[in-house]
Amino acid sequence: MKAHLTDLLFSIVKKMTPEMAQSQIIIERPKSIDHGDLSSNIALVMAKALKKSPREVAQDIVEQIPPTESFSKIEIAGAGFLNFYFSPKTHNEIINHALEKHTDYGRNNRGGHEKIQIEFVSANPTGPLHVGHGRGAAIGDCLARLFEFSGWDVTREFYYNDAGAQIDNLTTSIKSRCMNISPEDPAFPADGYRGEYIQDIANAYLQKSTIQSNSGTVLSAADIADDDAIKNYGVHYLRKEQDQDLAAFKIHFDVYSLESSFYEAGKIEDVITILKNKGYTYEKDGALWLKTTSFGDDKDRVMQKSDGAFTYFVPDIAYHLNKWERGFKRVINEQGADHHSTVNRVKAGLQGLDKGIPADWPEYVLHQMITVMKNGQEVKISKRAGSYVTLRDLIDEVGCDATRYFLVARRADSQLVFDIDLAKSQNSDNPVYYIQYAYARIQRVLIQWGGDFNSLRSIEEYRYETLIEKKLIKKIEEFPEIIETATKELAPHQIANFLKECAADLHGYYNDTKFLVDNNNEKNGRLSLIYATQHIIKNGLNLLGISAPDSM
RNA sequence: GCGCCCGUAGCUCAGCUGGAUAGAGUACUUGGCUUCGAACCAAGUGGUCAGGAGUUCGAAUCUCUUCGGGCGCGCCA
Repeated sequence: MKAHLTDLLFSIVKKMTPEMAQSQIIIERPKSIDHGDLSSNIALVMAKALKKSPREVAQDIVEQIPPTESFSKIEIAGAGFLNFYFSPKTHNEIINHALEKHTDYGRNNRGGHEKIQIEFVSANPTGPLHVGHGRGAAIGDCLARLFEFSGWDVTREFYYNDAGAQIDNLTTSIKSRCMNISPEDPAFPADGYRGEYIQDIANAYLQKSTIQSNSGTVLSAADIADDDAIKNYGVHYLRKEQDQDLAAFKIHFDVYSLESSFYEAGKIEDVITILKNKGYTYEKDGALWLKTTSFGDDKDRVMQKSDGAFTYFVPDIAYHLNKWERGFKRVINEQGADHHSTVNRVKAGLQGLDKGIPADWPEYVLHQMITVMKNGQEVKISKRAGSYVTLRDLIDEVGCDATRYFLVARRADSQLVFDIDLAKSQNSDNPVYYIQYAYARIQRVLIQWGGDFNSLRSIEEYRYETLIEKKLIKKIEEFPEIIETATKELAPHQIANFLKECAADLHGYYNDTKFLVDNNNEKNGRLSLIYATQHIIKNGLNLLGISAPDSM
């Protein structure tokens, strides 16, 4: 409908000012239904060039619009806006289109089956997942769902940093606990992890418990002297914990990539060799440096430490080269904003490899930090200090659906306050229940009606004339575009906001109008409208990974 | 000090590729169930869109600047 109107206006505008481009025709959806279903500011834009008042230009345009069945009214308003109102015929078409598409309503094929990889969570196997990881999980998974719905071939991927200094810290921490050295003890590693979960791992290790995870079975050696055995055991223990938490959050990954695998395959050395050959490295102070300043960084960075070990971003470069070689022309990395310094380094490294990788590849979605409030106080999250709000705690306390909603309903680049007491106490007052209730209410009405849902069609004999009906139809018409925009802008929170508005309109309609009336035309018209509304709520909730129960 | 993000109602947040009286939830004040589930609805109170300057027909939105908050600036990840 919007595209149709764009073409229509362009054909007229072009005659008046030939230099206008189609891209300058902007059709908006007015915030208020009082301003129509669609509107254009084109007259205001053209007024200056034509040396006429915007309202005069608007009048000229309106006079040239051929008779159309799509709009019942076209008016000039305000400073010179053109407002278009859908006709009854258009109302029918919108509703019937949504009913026909059903679970596919809103789906598009922008992606054309192209491959896209979305990497998210990627928590180090050094502790349980916390709220911050939960935010990344919710955002990343919703992005993946949006891209799938937009015709992309999506790979969800999790990258484990299972090598390097942090893992060594984990190992020494477990080892110390095995030897009954508590975190308060001066002998405990200074950079060690102090959470109680370390003791759990140590106990399991000493008791020779085996771990069964996605990646296989790991037997405990129960040998305190064997660092490699402790490391292997600890990493697998925590990976299993994380896998369970993610499963409880209804998130799955297609591919798990291990940092250690790039070491084992010699990929780190390969990257170093290429960068050396391309002349982007130099030695200083006994270390090997990468000239990241050649690619916009403010200082060069160490790649290989004086002790011979590589810094963290070198495996990252190898990993991203691997992504590129696997054929992903589009890659999105969802991470916490505390990692944003890695973005430049990885991109600099990729450019230095000179493999034809575009400078803006990969794309990043960085979510800001979460402040957790409990009992009116801020809870400081520190893995090493052992103070925690785990993702599992949240899921257990407020439920998977509500947790997902809270974590995805905000823009990624704004900090969010997660008030645990509020989320817990809200039970019946939670936005997610508000939306689910709208869905369930429709379901109850349809069941009570008892007809064949799939036979419902909007018919010409019933005209949607009330304000609330027009608002709902406008929402239905808008839904596919909301999905396109949220996908394009990598902004899943827009879906959450949209759903809340839909639910509000539906509840308003429900309270205002009785659906199961004697008049068949009225009944049919109203039921088709709420059934179509149910489709967009269901499809929208699916995109957020939130359930749509028939009754609550 | 430098870089990135943010600052909108008492609180939590939308709106930001410039548009029409700045929205929602919550809190507070009222009213609505013998009628499809009241986990709902309707009405009201509440704003110098952090401050200032600029760009223009028009700025919460773009530019500059000041102030305030978060994150980063490691041979940690």
